[in-house]
Amino acid sequence: MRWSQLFIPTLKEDPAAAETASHKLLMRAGYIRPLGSGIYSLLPLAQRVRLKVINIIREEMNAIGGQEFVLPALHPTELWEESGRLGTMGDIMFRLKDRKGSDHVLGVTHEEVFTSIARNALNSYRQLPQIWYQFQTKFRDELRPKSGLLRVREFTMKDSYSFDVDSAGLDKSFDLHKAAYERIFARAGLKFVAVEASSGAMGGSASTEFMVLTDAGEDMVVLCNGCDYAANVEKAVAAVDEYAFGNGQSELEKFPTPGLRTVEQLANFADIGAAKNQIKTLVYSADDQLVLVLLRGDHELNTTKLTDYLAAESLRAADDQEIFSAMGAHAGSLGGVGVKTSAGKIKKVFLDNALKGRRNMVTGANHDDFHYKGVDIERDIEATAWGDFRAVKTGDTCIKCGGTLTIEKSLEIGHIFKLGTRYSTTMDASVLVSSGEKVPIVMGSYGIGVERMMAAAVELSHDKKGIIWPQALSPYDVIVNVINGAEEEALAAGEKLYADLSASGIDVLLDDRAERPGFKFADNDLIGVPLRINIGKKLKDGVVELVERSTGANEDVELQNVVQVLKQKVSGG
RNA sequence: CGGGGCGUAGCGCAGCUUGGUAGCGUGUCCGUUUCGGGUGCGGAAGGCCGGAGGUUCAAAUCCUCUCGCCCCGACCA
Repeated sequence: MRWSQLFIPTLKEDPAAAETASHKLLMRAGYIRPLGSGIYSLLPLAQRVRLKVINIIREEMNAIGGQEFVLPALHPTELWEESGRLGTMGDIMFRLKDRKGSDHVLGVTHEEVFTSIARNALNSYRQLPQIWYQFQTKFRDELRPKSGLLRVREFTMKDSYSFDVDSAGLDKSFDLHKAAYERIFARAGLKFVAVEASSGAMGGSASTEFMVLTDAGEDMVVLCNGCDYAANVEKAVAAVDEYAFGNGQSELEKFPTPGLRTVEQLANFADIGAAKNQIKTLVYSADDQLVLVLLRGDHELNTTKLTDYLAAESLRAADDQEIFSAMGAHAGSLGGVGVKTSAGKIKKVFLDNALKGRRNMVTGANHDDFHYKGVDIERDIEATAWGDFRAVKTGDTCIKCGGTLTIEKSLEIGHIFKLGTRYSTTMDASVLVSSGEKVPIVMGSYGIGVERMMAAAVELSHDKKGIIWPQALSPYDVIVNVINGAEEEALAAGEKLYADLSASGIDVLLDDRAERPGFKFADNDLIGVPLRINIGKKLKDGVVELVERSTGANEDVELQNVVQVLKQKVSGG
């Protein structure tokens, strides 16, 4: 296409509302325009990138036997009542009524719709496995849309679903997807890590997230410096470090601690109270039931782990009143010693694994301004269950190799789940197996955010001048810039090159504008096409320049060789 | 939903404290000039000052309400 005829509304200055690099640059370079909070129009350049992303995904999905569907975005509410997710996801769903007053929702994801098809049409194990996918607009009424395309209320998702007879089949479908996702992101030129993740509201047993490491993301991932261990902080586990017990007595003894309310204050009060020798006591309300969570004094609770462990629909910290009425003391003097789950308002007491076998610990006495020392956890505290509830922090020890863990900010671009029979059971999707028995279909669910992938690519690859697209995602393979767009000979050469390149399957953007060179270079750099041919003064010698956007490297190429050189660059790059 | 910030020309902003004819930069249009990193000069068009109500002789400016956008937090695939 000729730039002079294209709609590429570039901006000289950063838009005031934009904060993150991808937001600023996609706006400035004329890719997107906002329509409302978290709602964006994709302009022609963005649509070209979007289609490149979609085509890569489509090829890889087809390669693992995926079959493309298009399902409705508008769903009758009953479908979501049936799966039970109207309650868990209701807040994030856009809801509307039709003219007859029937309730509908806009789909946030499509487990329900695909399952409703599967339950009618899949009846025999002979029909399995199946992998079904689509590219569809998802609507999510986000609490806070932000960062341009990174967190929006309407976006395209590639979602796929696998249907298998048993969990071995699911494992296979899951692994196929994992491999496909790795190829997709690699082909798209995105540097990513696959991490263990929490399944959250999706339900199911296992999940892997595909993350891009960038400060523009909202997730935290834990990475090991010694091995390939990688997990979302929501899920990450660290080894328990060994250290000597406190030197205090082993007899339980109540002692006054006037005004001491925090672990830190207590640690300064006496040697015995060092943070790791204390027990931190937290009260939570899980689905309206009060539970106690005990952690080592220097550890923090990971609420996702607790929610997942309890399979709770809601979890929140108890308020002051609830705490006092259940424990008889205020936060700061709480402890697990003497708490009877059979009698009081506390129904369960969970202990973090890091407390296992600890003696000579200090904890609150459930009496304001008093603590216990000499606490022997196994002896003095009644545990409902032990588990891993603590949040991993930078510097912790890797459970796999003993290396050191670090926490990095990251952006989720894909997520794959083993759903199991969560949906097939509640929605009654089953098949007959060879024995004649009816078994629920074992499902998996797999998503990639298409526009988020675009934005992630920009976050990872840009400079002061603008975007630098990976070759595979760039809206055009190359820009042919006729530097003096007013000069007929140069323009004619540009047109010929444009035709030749196009004929050999290369997407060319011909910058034929009669603007000043500096102006055009700045625009060229901004939109981020990775390769550029400059047709300038050397044209009279039959030579043009090939410029690499990323490095600025500049080489002369004989006009007659350009097609060949570019073909190699485009396919090889 | 809590906290903070912002709505004035296509975009970026000033003006508001102390009410009195709405400005600057950039972009756009016309002319001219220039032609390898956002040219120089001359001219022009373009604003319901987010919306509603109030105070006042007079409101972009003061007061009340409201709508929208951005950031932080809570939350979330």
